[in-house]
Amino acid sequence: MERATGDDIWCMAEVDIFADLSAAEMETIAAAAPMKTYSAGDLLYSPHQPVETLFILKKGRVRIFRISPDGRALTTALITPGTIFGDMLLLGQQMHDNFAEALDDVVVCVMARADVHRFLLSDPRISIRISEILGRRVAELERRLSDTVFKSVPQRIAGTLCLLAGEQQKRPLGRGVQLALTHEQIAALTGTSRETATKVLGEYADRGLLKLSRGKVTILDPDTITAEAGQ
Amino acid sequence: MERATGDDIWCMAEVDIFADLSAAEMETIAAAAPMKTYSAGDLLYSPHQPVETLFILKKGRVRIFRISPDGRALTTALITPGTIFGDMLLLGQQMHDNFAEALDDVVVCVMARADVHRFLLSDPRISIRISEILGRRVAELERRLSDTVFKSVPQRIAGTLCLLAGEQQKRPLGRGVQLALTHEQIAALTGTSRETATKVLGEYADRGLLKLSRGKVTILDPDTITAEAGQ
DNA sequence: CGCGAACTGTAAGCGCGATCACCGATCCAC
DNA sequence: GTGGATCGGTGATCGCGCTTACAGTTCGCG
Repeated sequence: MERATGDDIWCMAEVDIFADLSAAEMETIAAAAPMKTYSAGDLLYSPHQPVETLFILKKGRVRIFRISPDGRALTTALITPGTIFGDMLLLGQQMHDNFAEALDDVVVCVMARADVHRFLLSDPRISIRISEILGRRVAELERRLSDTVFKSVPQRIAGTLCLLAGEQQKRPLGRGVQLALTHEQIAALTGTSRETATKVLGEYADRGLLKLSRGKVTILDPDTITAEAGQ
Repeated sequence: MERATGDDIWCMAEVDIFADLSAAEMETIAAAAPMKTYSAGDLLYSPHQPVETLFILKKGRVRIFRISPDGRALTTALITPGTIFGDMLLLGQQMHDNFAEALDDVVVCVMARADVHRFLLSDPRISIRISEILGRRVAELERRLSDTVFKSVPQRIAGTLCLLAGEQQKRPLGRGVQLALTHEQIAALTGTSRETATKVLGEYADRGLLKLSRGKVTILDPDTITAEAGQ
């Protein structure tokens, strides 16, 4: 029992939106958010199976993506542990065009819509942090939108690699950061085709900026890659 | 004095984020948000002159946009009366890459950062609505991002015209809606060049879907235009 | 260990839309 | 009403990146 409670609080304490809460408060919320696991490749939700719940990612990675009429995919977000996500119809709108897929084996906490309102939105300390998260997401999407309009594919790929590397291992961005992504996933993140992604990555690798291996990209020369992204 | 107070409340009552408040509460907030006017073409803020304030648009239109290194512009949002906007560093992040420009002569209420925290973020009734607004903005940006990746320029232009027409005159979307936009502004909204925007609009006009005149686009056949947008 | 699936690499072709270079039309200010 | 500025229209050129079509490679799994 105490083990279980401890685990739940571990779940909560890692999540920055609960940073202002006391241990007792976290326990109350944790009790309303049971854990659930998914295997790599599983869909957590889709336009056809929408969910009325909020997820808190504990372990693994999740990607949020959309599908074009002709079947191409665009990844709009990569969720990392400690982050909340969900269909967001809890925030008033239905963004049912989104799929959520587990990239790795994944552990999440699940909170029902009613509890989201009771525990999260009614508490100013938490709702202000939700606003912060949404604000960050707005800023990121604005950047990606202008990048897709303004920049070339090589620039976008370089920029995306820098961004992901930077948030993977906080701070300066050293050499040798490994990103566990296939060319296909990079293509879906940058809004290009798998073939061009392969070509561009190959050119960067030839120049010694990257090392490529199956399903992994290692950044060898962060500075040049950053410069390559253009601003 | 009473006139002035009445005007201020008029300002507030039109804004949906204050819908839950009493008249007295609105007055308190209104007192902290003096009015300010700008002429068409004026910049309300820019990356070089950032502001630490929140704007509430009372009258006119404002566009939020970004500039590419080589001078092209991309409009990321068109603000209409009753909507809040701002540099959003009040929400924890700096999205200083944005310009805000008055499209028409504009009247806004301006609220300082400290008052934003005191009056808005600390009140659950308001902060939940701010979350809603940000959530809607996230959904809109996700749609625009996937549209730029998936759709052709003609489809994006058709979609943008439908969207703007729909939110201009709420509900069904009748025929004969007029949009006060130049080809250049439409190009900046859809992430294309002015020349191609002109060509595409001309083709739609030839087919009898639109009527064009200087600085205005009139939608003649909403159904076909909507279909043209693809989904 | 051998098969199939997923991932990676390569190359030719071509179409969309950016870019460049204009000119006419409309509007506004003086 | 005249000059300047903004807006609208049009064509030629050209290159990026999508598409199509394979072939080789690494991995997981039975």
